Amino acid sequence: MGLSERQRKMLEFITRSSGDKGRPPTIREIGAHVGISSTSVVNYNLNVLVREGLIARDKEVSRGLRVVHPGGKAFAMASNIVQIPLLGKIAAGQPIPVPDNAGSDSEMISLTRDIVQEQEGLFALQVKGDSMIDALINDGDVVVMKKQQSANNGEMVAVWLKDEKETTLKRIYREQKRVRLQPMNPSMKPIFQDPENVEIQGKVLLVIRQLQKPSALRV
Amino acid sequence: MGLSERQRKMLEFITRSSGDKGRPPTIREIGAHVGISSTSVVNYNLNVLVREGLIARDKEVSRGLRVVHPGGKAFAMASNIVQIPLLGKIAAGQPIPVPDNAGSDSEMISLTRDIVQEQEGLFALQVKGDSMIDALINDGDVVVMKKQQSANNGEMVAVWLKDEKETTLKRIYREQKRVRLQPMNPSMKPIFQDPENVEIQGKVLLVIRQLQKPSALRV
DNA sequence: TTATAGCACGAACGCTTGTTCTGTGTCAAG
DNA sequence: CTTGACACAGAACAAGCGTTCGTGCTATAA
Repeated sequence: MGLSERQRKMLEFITRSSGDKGRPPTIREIGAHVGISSTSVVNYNLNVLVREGLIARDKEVSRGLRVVHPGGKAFAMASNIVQIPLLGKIAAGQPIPVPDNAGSDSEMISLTRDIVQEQEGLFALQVKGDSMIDALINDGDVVVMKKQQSANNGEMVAVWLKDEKETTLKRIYREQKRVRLQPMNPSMKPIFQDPENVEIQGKVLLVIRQLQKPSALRV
Repeated sequence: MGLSERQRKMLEFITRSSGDKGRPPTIREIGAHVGISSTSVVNYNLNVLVREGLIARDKEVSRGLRVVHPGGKAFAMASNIVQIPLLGKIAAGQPIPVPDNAGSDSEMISLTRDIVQEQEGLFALQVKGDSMIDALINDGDVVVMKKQQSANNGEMVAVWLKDEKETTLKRIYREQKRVRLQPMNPSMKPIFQDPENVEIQGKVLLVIRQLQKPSALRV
């Protein structure tokens, strides 16, 4: 019953390999990963895993391994993906594109549910320009938002300032007769606005910054 | 553009094989199934499918095929998830925790492959404190990095400054006799270092900021 | 016509990979 | 002490497998 440390490592590697790379590992790949120089030892331990009913093997077939209980992980993950439409660019001088609920053929980004808990009314925008740098958001960053017209104190929201004709991302605090918009960067000072002038567009849930290939955000 | 009858059969077979049997087929298996006797013909048509963006191939690896858009959503996603170990916190005054390759029971975050293209040697760290704010990275942000000791000019890297005993995230530029470390925030000035003093820990691929539940990053 | 590109075939090369065989060391039961 | 199950290492073999090369066919453009 007791799996050795080696065997547990092997099983974990096989599971991960099958999931990530889309194909089971070879005997030698397993050996290299868990630190076994001899293929026969890997083979031996694989047979142990078979006897324990954890994996199945196809004889004389390369990568002839299958995890019997992909059980929780792989499958659970499949249903744990949220697709979010990437509606377009957002810049300081423009209103936020409306998340048209018929949103269909726009680009989508996929995130797992451990990153975004909510699911309804989500949309994403790519920030254009440096205008949101005081919110620690850079040119090219992607912000994931939830559409809503109100917000709790302290939440990060996208607001449209009517007079200024400007979109900005700030933490919002309602005070006596005014609204305080606090930049995320603690070294910067808040601005104060008449409640009539601020129009909440949505709550910011997530900021994603890709540094490698700034334009490779497509699915 | 137009896929030939053969190519459509091949793609369908690859998809089904990856799903049913849990592993992609070999070139000869494909050939046998669609009635091609020559492996080079299969190889040729596989490259067509690659050019069409329908599959991906790993060179010189048996069964090195992956269906990029395997029709059925659930499956596509299941094999399109990358798990990245969240190794711990990172602060300015501490070295980066070493991604021990035996990394097993640490916390994991899941990302889809359209967010992170690479998958080898990845690890994630949660930033503690405001020390990286000049890199537009806030307290609580998660950075996804790829372990490596070198970097190209302009890449965002985590470096350990030996004398200062300090970790910092900057864009790196090698100049004549010195290394320029450029903060991401364009309004901040670069610092210059002796090459001997900088030790590259890894390349930053991704920054994720969760604004809703800063502590709810678990899987 | 020639030239070019797309598609296909067969064969050969060489690395990959599963399998098997021999041998070593440990440990508990007899 | 001997025996045998168990875990492991190393080497060698044979089949599996991706790659490449030379060749031929067809259709379209020059």
